[in-house]
This record gives sequence, C-alpha cells and structure tokens, in this order.
Amino acid sequence: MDYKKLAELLYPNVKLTPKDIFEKYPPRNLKNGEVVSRFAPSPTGFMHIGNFFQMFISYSLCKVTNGVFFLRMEDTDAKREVEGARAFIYDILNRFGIKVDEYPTLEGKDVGAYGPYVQSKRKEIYQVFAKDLVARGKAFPCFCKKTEGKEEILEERKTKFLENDETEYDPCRDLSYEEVKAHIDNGEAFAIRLRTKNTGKERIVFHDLIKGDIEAKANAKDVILLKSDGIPPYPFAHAIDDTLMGTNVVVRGEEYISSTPVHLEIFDALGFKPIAYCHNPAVCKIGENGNRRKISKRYDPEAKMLYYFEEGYPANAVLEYLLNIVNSGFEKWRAQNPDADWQDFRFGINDITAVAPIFDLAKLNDISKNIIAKMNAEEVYENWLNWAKEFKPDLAKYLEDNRNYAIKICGIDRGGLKPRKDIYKWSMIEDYFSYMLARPTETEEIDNAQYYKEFLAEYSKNFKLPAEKDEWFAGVKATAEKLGYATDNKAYKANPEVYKGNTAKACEYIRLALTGKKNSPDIYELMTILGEKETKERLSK
RNA sequence: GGCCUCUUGGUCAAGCGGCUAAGACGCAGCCCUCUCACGGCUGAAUCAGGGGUUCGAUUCCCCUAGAGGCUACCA
Repeated sequence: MDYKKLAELLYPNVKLTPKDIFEKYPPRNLKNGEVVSRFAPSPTGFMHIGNFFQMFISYSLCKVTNGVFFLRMEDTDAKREVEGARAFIYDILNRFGIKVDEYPTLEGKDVGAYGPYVQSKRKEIYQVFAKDLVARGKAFPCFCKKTEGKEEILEERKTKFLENDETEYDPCRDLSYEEVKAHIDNGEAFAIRLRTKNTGKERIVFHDLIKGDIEAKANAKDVILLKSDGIPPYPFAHAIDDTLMGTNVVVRGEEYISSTPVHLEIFDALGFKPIAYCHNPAVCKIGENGNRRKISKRYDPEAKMLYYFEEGYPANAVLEYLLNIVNSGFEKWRAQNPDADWQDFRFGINDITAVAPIFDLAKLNDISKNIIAKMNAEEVYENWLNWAKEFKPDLAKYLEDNRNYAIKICGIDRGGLKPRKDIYKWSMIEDYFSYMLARPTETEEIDNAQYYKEFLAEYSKNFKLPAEKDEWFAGVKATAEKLGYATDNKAYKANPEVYKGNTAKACEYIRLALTGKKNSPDIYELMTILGEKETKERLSK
C-alpha cells in the first residue's frame, strides 16, 4: 500500500508539512521549573466549579513557578456550543481576578505568539498532521456512518462490552486505495482514524503528578482523529495544540485518566514527546443516598460559579476556600500570614489532594467571615453597594442616598481587636441589619408584656442619649433598679423571684423595642447610629 | 462486563514503620458578658474490613467491600 499516494488522494490541497508548522511554533524560552499550562474550556454553558477548580490549580501552578498560563477555547463540538458562553468565561475570570497571559479575545484576535487559541481556527494545522499520519501508515480514512447521539451509545453499551473484546479495529482500516478512491469519487465525507499498533494485550505505565505511576491497558482502538467535518475530537486536538503551544503540564479532570492511553498513543504516532499530566479530582457533594457524587449544576446551585457573586461572596473567599481544598497547608500558612495576599502562598505540585473533596459551604462561610472581618466599614460598604448595583438596584439606590448612615451600619462592631464575624456574604446584610434600615415591623416574643411596657415607659421618659457608654449603662441600671430589677446578677440568681428581672432582662426590653429582636450588636452602639430622636421614638412607640 | 482512580472523625485533612493519631470548619459544654457575635477553655468524634511482611503497622504487600470515573465522529 502506498500511504503517501493515499494521503495525497485524501488531502490534495494540504501542502504544508509538520516541519513547516513547527517553524511557526518555536519552543518556549523557559527557565528551570517554569510551568506552562492552560485553561481549555468548551463554550458549552455556564462555568462549573469543577472547571474552575481545574483552572485554578493550573493557574496556581503557573503562578508559583512564574510560568505561562494561557487560555484555549475548545470549541470543536459546535453542536454543544451555547450562546454567550464565551463571554461568560471571561466574565468569571475577571471577577476572580485571574490573569491569563495568552488568550483569544472575544473579537477574534489572539494575544500571544502561539495562536490561534481557538480550536475551530486550527483546522488546517490538524489536517497537516492528519495527512502526515496517513502518509506514514499510522492513520486511515474511515467512511463508516457516524454514530449520533448519546442515547444510542448508552443502548449499545449494554451489549457491546460483554464479550470483553480486546481490540476495536475499524472495518475501514484495510480499505484498498481503489476502494478509498471509489468512496471519494462518490463524494463521501471521511473521518480519519488512528491505526492502533496494539493488540489489546499491551500494558503501559504513565506518570501522573497527583496520583503517581498509573499502569493501564494500552489503547487498542482505532480512535477518531478527525471527524468527518474535518475537526478533531479532544484527544487529537490536545496532542497537537498542547505540543505546539509548549504546554508542559496538563491539568485536567480525573475523568481523563481512562483515556490517557489513547492520548499517549497519539503522541507516539505523531512523534511527539508526552506531556506531564496532573489529573485533579472532581468537586463532590453528598447525594440523597448518602454517596459522594459529582457536584452538579442541576441540583447544586453552588456548582455554578456565578452563584457566589449572586450571593455576594467576596471572590477571595471562594479562591481561598478552593486553595484550602487543593492543599490544606494553606490554612496553616494563612494562620501564620493573616494579612498576606493568597497569591503569595507557595505550594508544590505534589501537595495537591488526590481525593475528591466534598464541597463544604460552612467552611466557605467561615473563610469568608474572616475575610470580611478584616475589612473596614468603607470597604464593606463599597462591596455591599457594588453587589447591590448588580443584583438589587433598589437597595443600591438606598445605599447611595444614605451613604454615611450605611457606612455606620457597616462599621458596627468593626475594627477592634475582636471584630464581629457574622457577615459572610453581601446579600445577607440587608436582612441582618434590617432594623437599622427601617423600623422593625415585627417583634419577637415578649415574655411579659406588662413589664415590657412598664420598663419602656419609664426608660423612654426624658430619654437622652449619653455621650459615653458607661453613662448610658448606668442609666439603664438606674431605671432597672428603680422598677425592681436586680442589678447584681449574683443576687438575682440567688433569689430570682424577688425581682422583676435583672439588667439583662432590662436590656432585652430595650433591644426588643429598638430592633424587634432578642439578639443584636451592642445596644449603645446601635443607639448612637440611630440617633437620639429615632431611638427615643422607637422606645416610646 | 472490562479497565482505571479513591478510602484517617460529620467535612477538609496532617501523618510517610514506633506519636496519648496534629490542626481547621461544624457540633456540645463552660468562661467572658446587656443578648448575639467575637475571644478563651474543655469535650464528643477518625485510620472501611480481612489476611500477610515485621519485634512493631494508619504507614509496605495482597484480597474483599464501598464510592467515583471511563468504555462516543463529547470534552
């Protein structure tokens, strides 16, 4: 069989050779240990935390080694592309402050010397390599009817693998030149398949940066290299793009481990050097049946990256939470470097967890609380306002119209050595401090309505807001004592029936009148913010 | 069915042949205190099971079980 002649028959218009292509993609000039990695999303929907997690590991690896992090749009499956998905990818990256060194712009330009960074624009490149493979007898044209849809495949799986057939040679692998020519003359489209050199008995070992050496059955299938539309499916595109673009660490989800032997055989057929792999685990949740399952957009709102912005989590909180999953050493580092930027945290590739982590919202909240607790009132206000502008315009208007007052609210119990740590997302502030934004409309249960009224009547009479907290508290005590409340707690505990209550009870009544709630920050601080007039009106209403 | 990966408290995990098996979140209790929060202290809670190897296994090997993934002209 004259493979060269076959290759010419298939691709008469492809004149370039792999050598020509490689001249356009010179090796990167890297210093020792610099990682070149990429984020290679498909524009098929809204960004999932699994993609983001993978991207983040990749990014972090590049970052800590001062390497290159680039973005490649994997749009080889036009059928699955979703409108607006490309812009969304950039939007999320921006929101998190993730900087990409090389990327395709939305307008179709390339930033970086190793483009195009969009796979659908690389058709010619793939064909050059496909033609070369055919010319060397390592690939062949296939005229089989293509399989459509997932349902058929799932159906097929029920019976297909029962026999444990070791090989899957394609019927077209041995077509003669004349037969191929007949198909071509007939105007039939063809796919290109790899002519596997294996028989299904071979074993291979490859190294994974997270999992270590993995031994597996070598590929023995004539896999598709180019679909009949001339576009490659993932494996072939991966081999060519990552080689040309100089990727030296591929970070991808662990679902790719199983297909790595295929990729390795493609690299081998192409004559490429393999690239180091880093297969990261999927982010999981505990399902209804108590089992670990991949976090999913359908059931878990937190699977969508936009969720965190809708809820108003600081981007850093999400990033730090993820970092904490990637490597728990982060937590220790954070404790030692409370004010450092998370980007200064250094970790090795070997430190990445091999276990699929279960997403823990409580932990995220905790991290977020700590981050927000470090902010001053203005920062909290700005963040809250920015969140509101995007997700709650009415509130945003209020915040802008009442800027100084809102900043005071944001400053409640803030800035001291022991700041409050109860706000973990911007969306919760409005409800949390609802009584500061408007008079409370509901009051929690009052245990003794008569005492409550009596106390407030007395306390609000001639109410003046003292300049000092101590003075204020003394005033509360004085009123309480006058009405028969215990101001000495030990005395109260010894004989509770003698008193109407204690100072705490008196404060509870004030708090209830002021906020409608039994729990709130320091009463005096609230009064100071509300002002004497408003405070008095609430007390005597 | 086959192949691959994973398995330390509820969650994230440290551990790399000898420890009372760290720490964080969460939970419970106590202290502080005008309540909540913060902070401090205390506590409950983990090596999936079974075989080996070894003087000694959470750690090394094998088996079993469970969970997850792949088995497309999807990525």
